[in-house]
Amino acid sequence: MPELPEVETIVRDLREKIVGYKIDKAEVVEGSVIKNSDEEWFKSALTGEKIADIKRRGKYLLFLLHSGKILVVHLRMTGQLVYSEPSSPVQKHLCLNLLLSAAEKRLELRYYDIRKFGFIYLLLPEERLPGLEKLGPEPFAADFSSAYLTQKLAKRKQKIKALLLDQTVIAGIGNIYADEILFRAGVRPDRLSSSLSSEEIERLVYWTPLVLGEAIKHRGTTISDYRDGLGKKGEFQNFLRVYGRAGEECPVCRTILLKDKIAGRTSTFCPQCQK
DNA sequence: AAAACCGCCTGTCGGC
DNA sequence: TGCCGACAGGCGGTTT
Repeated sequence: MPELPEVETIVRDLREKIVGYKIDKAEVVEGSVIKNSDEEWFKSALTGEKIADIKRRGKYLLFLLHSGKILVVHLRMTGQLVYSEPSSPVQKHLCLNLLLSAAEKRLELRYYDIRKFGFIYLLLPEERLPGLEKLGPEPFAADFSSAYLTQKLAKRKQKIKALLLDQTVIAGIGNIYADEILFRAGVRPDRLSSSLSSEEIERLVYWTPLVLGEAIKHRGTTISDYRDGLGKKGEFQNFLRVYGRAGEECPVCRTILLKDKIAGRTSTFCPQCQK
């Protein structure tokens, strides 16, 4: 499932391939993924636009268009955005296909989504999207600091894992990286956030960008559906310490890793290394 | 205000 | 072998 490292990988892949290209045609196959606008308006408003840049905010992809409009894509669980040669056959579950061109070169940007949980918005230049506006700091930014996290965690009555997954606290973390970050920081996922010591909070602030950065370096985690901007799998699944490894030995102390439902999500942790 | 819960979807897997 | 329920998990919306 695409979290920050997976979305960042896709953004980097696509930025290299399609910035500067013009949208000749938008083919909507599954209209339900287009959220804020009529399908016909969506198609005509995109036609003729040029892609000026591609950015990421949390788990959102932002396609900045020359007119100032922004095409916002969230992949949720099973969304895929794949750069394709026009001659390559489309796969199952195609929802949207953007036909692009620059000079003589033609290519296609295809949005696939098995479960159709993902969504797409086309925002006008001054238009805002609530989910995007409410996002907390980026894990790599200076405003994600011990001081910030301390004041955020203190006044909440939830387990630390729930807060790491809360996009208004910190943007971009999902279930896989929440488990990995908590393991590296040595904090049990079921600890109440207000019970963390300043040292434990500092360890979270330290390990969060480190774990996410390592995952970006390995082009993301493919458990089942995730693919990068070129349709290829990531490699970070080979480096996961705890996620999906319940019943196996802890890579550090060899204690058997435990599985529990925390904050509504399956969570794996080491009862020895994580306090 | 914050926390808890539900609905959205399809593919896969384990149990009988 | 085949069917069926459980599960995967992010976010918006609703309820508590």
